[in-house]
Amino acid sequence: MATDSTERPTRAVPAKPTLDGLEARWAQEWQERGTYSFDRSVPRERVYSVDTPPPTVSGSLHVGHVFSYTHTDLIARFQRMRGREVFYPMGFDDNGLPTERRVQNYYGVRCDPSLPYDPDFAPPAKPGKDQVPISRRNFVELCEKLTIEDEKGFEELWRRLGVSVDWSYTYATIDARSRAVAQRAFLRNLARGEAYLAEAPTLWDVTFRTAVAQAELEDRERPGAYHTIAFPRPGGEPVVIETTRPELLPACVALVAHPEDERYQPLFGQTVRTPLFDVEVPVVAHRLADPEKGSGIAMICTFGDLTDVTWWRELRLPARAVIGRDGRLIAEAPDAITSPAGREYYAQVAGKTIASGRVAIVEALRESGALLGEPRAISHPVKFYEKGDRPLEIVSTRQWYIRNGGRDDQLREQLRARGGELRWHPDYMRVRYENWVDGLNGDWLISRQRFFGVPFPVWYPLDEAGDPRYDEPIVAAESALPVDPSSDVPPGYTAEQRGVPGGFMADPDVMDTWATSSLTPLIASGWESDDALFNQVFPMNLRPQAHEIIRTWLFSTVLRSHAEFGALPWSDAAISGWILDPDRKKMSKSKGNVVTPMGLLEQHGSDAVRYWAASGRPGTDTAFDVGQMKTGRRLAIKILNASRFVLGLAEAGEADGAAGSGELPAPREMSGAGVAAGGTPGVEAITEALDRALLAELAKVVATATESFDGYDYTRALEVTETFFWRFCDDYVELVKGRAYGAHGPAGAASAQATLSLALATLLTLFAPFLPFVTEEVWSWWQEGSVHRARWPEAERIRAAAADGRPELLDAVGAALSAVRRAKSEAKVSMKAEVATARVGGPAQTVALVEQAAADLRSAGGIWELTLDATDGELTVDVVLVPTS
RNA sequence: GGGCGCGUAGCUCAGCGGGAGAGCGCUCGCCUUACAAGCGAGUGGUCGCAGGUUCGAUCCCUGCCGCGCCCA
Repeated sequence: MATDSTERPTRAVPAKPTLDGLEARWAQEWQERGTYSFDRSVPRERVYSVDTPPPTVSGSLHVGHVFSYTHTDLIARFQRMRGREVFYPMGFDDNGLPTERRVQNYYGVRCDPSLPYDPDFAPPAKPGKDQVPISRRNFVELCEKLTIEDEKGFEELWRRLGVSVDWSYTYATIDARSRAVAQRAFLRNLARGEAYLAEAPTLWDVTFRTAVAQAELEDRERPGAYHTIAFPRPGGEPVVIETTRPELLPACVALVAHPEDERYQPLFGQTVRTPLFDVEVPVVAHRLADPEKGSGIAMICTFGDLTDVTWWRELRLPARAVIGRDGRLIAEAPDAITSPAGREYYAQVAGKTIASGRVAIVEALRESGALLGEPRAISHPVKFYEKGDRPLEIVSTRQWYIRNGGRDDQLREQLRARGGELRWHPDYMRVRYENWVDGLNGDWLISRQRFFGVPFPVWYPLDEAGDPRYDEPIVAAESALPVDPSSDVPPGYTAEQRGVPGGFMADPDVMDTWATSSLTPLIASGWESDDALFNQVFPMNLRPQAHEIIRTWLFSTVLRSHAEFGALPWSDAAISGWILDPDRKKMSKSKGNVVTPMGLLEQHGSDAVRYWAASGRPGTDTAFDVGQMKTGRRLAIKILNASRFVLGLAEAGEADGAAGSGELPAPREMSGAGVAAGGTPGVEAITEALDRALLAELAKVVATATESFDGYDYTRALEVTETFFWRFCDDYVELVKGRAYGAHGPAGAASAQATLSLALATLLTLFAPFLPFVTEEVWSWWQEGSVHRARWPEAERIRAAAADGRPELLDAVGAALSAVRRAKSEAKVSMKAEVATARVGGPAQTVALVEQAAADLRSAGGIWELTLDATDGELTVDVVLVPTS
């Protein structure tokens, strides 16, 4: 265990303890004292490492951050106290489109990757009307500059929340280290044949003008219409198809029906002609044609949707693209359209948007008589880029791919098996992963036609005509990473050869952000840059994350690690749920902004907010509940007050020398570093049956809390601790108060004080992961060092201190005390009111237990005469109050 | 359409084969020297619906209904 042994005077117990100001004070002390610093000298088996999710810095802070990051911190703090050296870095995700757009607007610049780097570039003081074109490297530098500000806001929040990260290991997904890791991993994929460049039909967002991957898709229900169109057939009846995309008619390459569809059997092998454009196309058979859908026969266009792509590929049909990268019908008619009338029709729609092209073609079809009836409105799912607002098109482009099992059943099975090796919390989240792997239908498209991102460390030679040789990419040397191919020159070339015949050109694309985020365990661990660290922390122990990105972040991270190491990147994944509105909806951004996370922490206190967050079990969505925060705050205050009482007794004991002697007190034994307050007697003084019973119960609580935490069930750990704590306060403390003050002599007082002291120290350590501020505050009143570096309590040691103590004693006396209180409550008198006689009856065993604490019960109940009799039936207490005068 | 999860006290949630629980709320009471931002006592539920297995089901099985999510 490390470092935290700074000498600091033990402070006295304050007369009026308060929660106010604890966050600011302790956050600073923890930083100054290096309480959460990772010790690089400990052996790997003692390390617990966390692959922290890097939050998107250009996005807003919201309550969900507080919620899920608290969960991870609970685990980290528990592991640290158990003696693991916790590697808990923070990352920031500033790589990608959101940052790109922010920088453009903020500085008034735009990225032009064809420009060379200008080391002296300074952005305009005020953004001008026209955006200044700058090189990618300059653009990236501005992105880095701006995101630093955003990161400060996050860091401030995390510190105030008490997240126990070691800030010296912070990374950003666009920083040089991350770029180098992303490029290195890509080069390794390329060398092993796992990455490849291919020209293929690609899902394309026409707004952002970039390719997107399967993982970034979502289906949205949109209105559409079935158009019934007749295809003339030479020497036969026309063939009638239905389509929602009549504008793709010029791209039609075939009609398709199911091979067993009897209606169309005679047509297979025949040809028809497209209306308007008069192109001869075959009628083909394929199992994916749905006889139930429309007329059962469909037109295949290259490319209307993913099924078209499958048909095109499997049936070896020609490509006849009409949609361009800008989402408009391309200028030139496909070569297949040869008739003058067909070319004339096409010329009328060339350059139109998809929507207006559709209107024009439908009108032409109607006039020609090929449109049968009128379009029938329907609602159907349409594929969108998750960040886009126009339907995706399919465009044939050259892109980089990483093999992910979508086209390779053996790899798919291996990746599925990796998901089986991972320990999921909760376990059922594994199914999401398996569903995703099973549903993959292609390799992972990782290139994006954007600017702010990690560039591919690749150039292409230009031939004598100045055309790139894509089949002979020039790769960067690993030692040169990170590179920017638009500024850096490939090995064996000079800068003057850029863009000239016989020279080279840079790959213009950047990687998908997930291609970098999928490497966070490697980035954080110092892969290939800090071997000692890497060997100490990788593979990591924990990946905490939300469930909606299992298909993206979790899967892609497993994929990269599988490729590079043939192993999982971590042993455990903890999946947090969402925060729900009171109306059971996912907490929306607008509502999240009404209650800012910092405002929440200021209003309720960090411990209180953490208490609420801890009520959300892994995988379980949790209601935003201010009531829980108030309860948490009350708990924290109660801890302050109860501690003040217990430690006040010790101070009193020290002052008058009534109790205790030289033996070392329990808390010191447990903390391994602390020095307890002066007057507290040691565990050997614990002789009273009630005291031993309390500790026996406490030992059970420690065992349950530890076991729960080991299973990532922090909620239960808190629950059992809290339940015990209230019982400790309400029953035990009240029962022994008189004795602890010395009412029954020094031995009894010493026994009570030693028990109170041991119980308090244990409770503080049990609460420490949840309520780091109040527990540290109280710890500082009487202990050396940080409670967060104290040893997690061991049930066996407490059980040993309990000796022959029996938890049932606490139950029995508690029940008797409760009965006395009930009598007073029903008589509407003060709890201080005295009791003339109290007769306890019940099973002999129970009565015998109560008898062992009879003096404490008399004292706590204000009972003059207590009688105990074994009787039949349940425990009963007959109470006769002293009449009030 | 396929899959997963959830439906338990007014609210938020535990429990998951043999006594239906906690916190908050509500009601009543108590200035008890750690705490009135407190303490004590009490109120409150045919455990979504219908079948089945079992000596016995909130808990296991089947089917519905409702809510949420993931994937098509």
